[in-house]
Amino acid sequence: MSLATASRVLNGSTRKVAESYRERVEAAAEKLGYTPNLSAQATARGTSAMVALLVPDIADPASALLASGVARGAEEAGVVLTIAVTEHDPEREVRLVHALRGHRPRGLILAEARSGAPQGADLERELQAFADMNGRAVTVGGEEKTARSIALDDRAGARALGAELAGRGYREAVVVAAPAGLRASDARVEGFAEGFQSGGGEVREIRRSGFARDDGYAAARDLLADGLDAGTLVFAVSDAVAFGVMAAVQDAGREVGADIAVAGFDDIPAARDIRPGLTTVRVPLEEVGYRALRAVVETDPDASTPGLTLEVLVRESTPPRR
Amino acid sequence: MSLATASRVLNGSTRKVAESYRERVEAAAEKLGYTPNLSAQATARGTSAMVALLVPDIADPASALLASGVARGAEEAGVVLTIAVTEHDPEREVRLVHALRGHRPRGLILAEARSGAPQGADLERELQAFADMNGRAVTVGGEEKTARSIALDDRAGARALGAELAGRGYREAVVVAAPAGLRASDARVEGFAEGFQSGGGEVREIRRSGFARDDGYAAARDLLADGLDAGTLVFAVSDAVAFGVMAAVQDAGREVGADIAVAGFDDIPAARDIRPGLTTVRVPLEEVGYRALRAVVETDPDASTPGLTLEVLVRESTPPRR
DNA sequence: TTGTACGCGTTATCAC
DNA sequence: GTGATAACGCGTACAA
Repeated sequence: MSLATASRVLNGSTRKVAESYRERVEAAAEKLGYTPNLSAQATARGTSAMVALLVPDIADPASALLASGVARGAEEAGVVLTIAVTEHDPEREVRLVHALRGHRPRGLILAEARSGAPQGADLERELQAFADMNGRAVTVGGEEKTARSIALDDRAGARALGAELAGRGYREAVVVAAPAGLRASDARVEGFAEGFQSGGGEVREIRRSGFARDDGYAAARDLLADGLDAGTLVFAVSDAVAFGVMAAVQDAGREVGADIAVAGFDDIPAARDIRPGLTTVRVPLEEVGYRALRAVVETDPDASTPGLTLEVLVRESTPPRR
Repeated sequence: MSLATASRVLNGSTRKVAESYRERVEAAAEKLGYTPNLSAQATARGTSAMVALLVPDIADPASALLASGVARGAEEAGVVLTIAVTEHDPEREVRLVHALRGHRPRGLILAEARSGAPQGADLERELQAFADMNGRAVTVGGEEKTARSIALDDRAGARALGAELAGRGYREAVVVAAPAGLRASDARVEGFAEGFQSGGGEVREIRRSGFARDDGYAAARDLLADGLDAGTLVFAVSDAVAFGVMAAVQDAGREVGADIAVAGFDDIPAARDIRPGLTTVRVPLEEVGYRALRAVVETDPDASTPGLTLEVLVRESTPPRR
């Protein structure tokens, strides 16, 4: 028979093909361990069954959890997932999007969105080029004009956390944040300040640090060296950083909780295992990743998204104080 | 000018092309935001600049760390990385390898190797088919005939841990392990038993559980319900599971360390942040991932690998006992 | 329903 | 050094 017939049975074309042929083709494919050459398929179709995910650091538990959700969705949708690591570097991010574009992926998921558009011009250009070849970009909480976005109200979550802790008697706080310009971090800093102040507290300082546990450790060490009053609350914009803060506090011979309170953000799995348990805001990262993937493959313009809620989780790292 | 010339400047062919042409081509490419269609490139070349990684669960810190190393190597080698999740399911693993093959990746990295070859026949067939199309497969500690392997002596590491803890006075141990048939888990169980017994200890029981933190929790809960003498050591074959064990012990009102000692394996980053600090064996997972990627792209038959060593890390979860 | 033939974007083999 | 041109493996009008 002809190649065309075989092609039709193997790639689920709308066309119908006689059962006898279909069986023979399938048997042959099975016997030969045949796999369609997806590259050739992609050149012919102009797009490939692939979705690319860009995360700042795959070793970071939050990124890993998000990636996990994306992977689940990808498996379900039958697309392969490629993951690239930006290391929080905007230039690298642009380069990666450019390179990834070469594979003509169906979609692109950007896990780390930036706020403001200063250096975002290059990215925007790449995303536009990507859109021009019918690719769909999705950002997590971003505001790119050329991309869809998974809504995530970090600001409201942080506000609720700030209010809750002010209500528990904390009056002075120090925030350990990522460098300005990142949507999630910025929103968390602002939201926390709003909530904490509304409850009568005061944010003494915003300390900039990196994104990893060790960066949090270093920041807290410096903070402690500069002198930190007992009863102060340290709010780190991510649990990973909060872990470092806790370690630094303990290494300095102070007690986390009664002496220096610590709160984080994300609720990574280890947050409940660490001692004292870390007060934080739960972000449904796995679900966020899954939805991002869905947003990529979904054909509907905008399928209804029930709305993702962030939940404040108070644990032992912030005992009531009065 | 001709397409051929443009192609030559854009893909770093060995051929030389006049400087004037080169400049014009590069300028045009830049202006148009041109990206070579890697799919077409792959069809033409017969292989793509892509490496696929299969991990059991990307949300697991150990897998994430390994993936991180692979990603670093991939970036360095200029290949894109695709990640698929097996969920520890052999059948799914085979399906994934088959599907991934469609992309004609240059290489394939299997993070979770199995011991024994009962159900490994299908996998072996896929790997053989992959090798036939000039793909290179690498397993972490595996023994597939059709794949290279990154050597990792889990057995020796576990033996050292067992000996060390027996030397610290522990006499009775319970092992919480993954289902039999997985190389890493099996090697760790056997090694630990050897070391512990050589030091005068005795392994009372080998309890099978899943791979995640919650599985460890459940296993420990059952173990405690069945009655666990004070002074018993619980060795979990991974830190993730050990975290769950610790939580269960604490939730049962017993103290980790003085009462029930706990040890793990991997030394995931959180192992030093949890309290008490978790005694474990450090596996250089990031480096393992990096090497696996190198082994895929390396042209030399077998570039010298300095040898990866596992190091016993004794922390507070296993205080001296006598 | 099935077969033919062309196109997808790129590389590689030839002549020039 | 450069330019035609035939693959690469597959999708898909279009014709049969």
